[in-house]
Amino acid sequence: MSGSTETNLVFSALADKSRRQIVELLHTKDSSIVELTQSFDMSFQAISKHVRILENAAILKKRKQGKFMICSLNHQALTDSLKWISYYSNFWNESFNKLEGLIKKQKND
Amino acid sequence: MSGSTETNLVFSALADKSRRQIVELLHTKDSSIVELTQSFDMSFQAISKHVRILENAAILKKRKQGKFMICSLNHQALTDSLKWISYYSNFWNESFNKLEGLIKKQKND
DNA sequence: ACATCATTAAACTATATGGTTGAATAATTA
DNA sequence: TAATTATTCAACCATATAGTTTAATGATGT
Repeated sequence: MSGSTETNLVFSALADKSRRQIVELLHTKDSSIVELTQSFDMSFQAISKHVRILENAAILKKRKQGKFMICSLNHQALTDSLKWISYYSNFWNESFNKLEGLIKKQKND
Repeated sequence: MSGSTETNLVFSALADKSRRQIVELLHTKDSSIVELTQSFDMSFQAISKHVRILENAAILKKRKQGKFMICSLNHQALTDSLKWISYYSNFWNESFNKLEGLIKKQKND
């Protein structure tokens, strides 16, 4: 229940702030590793390692384009973690309760 | 954007499988640390440390009850991480697209 | 008062992690 | 062909992390 190996990889990958930042960058635009590096105060090789970790968690895919490796997000890899957190954050309960509250309030107006 | 210190604490806390398991246990029932320990093949003190980490991330709260420390979930602490993952997993886009697909299909029937 | 139980604190260990640098490879450009 | 650029790989280092054991603290029950 606390998750498959893949879910574990995703949670571990997202634990690092720099890697979350890479996800954010890729969400706006597919990028090569050099491109990504420009947003960080860190060596190219360090970013390359982070990219590798995200790749192992299937959060991003690389495709070769000439001498570049273009990285792009694989949103689907995040859904298991999303489900886990949704469930244990009681998200739907809370939201439905709020909705119910709104409805009651409306009736009383 | 990649998150405040608190969000960072939550992501880090959730990176560990044992800690996610603690969250799962607490979701079914508030428990003391000894109680939690029974579900693990690990020393009491190790679990105590994990509990501390979850507490620092505000994912759980402790209240003293005699000689026990009863742990209970604070679901709200998870919502920032939930939002982050929801956003970058394209969850809502995907879901609305599926919904749209269903609607179109229905019209054609 | 005393033994027990739940917890915390502290010291320690092994391994994982996040970073570095330097060298090897492969595509691009001059 | 030679120089440059993007990437990967490997060796290395410092620190963080996850676990252990032992000792200290504090409430409970006898």
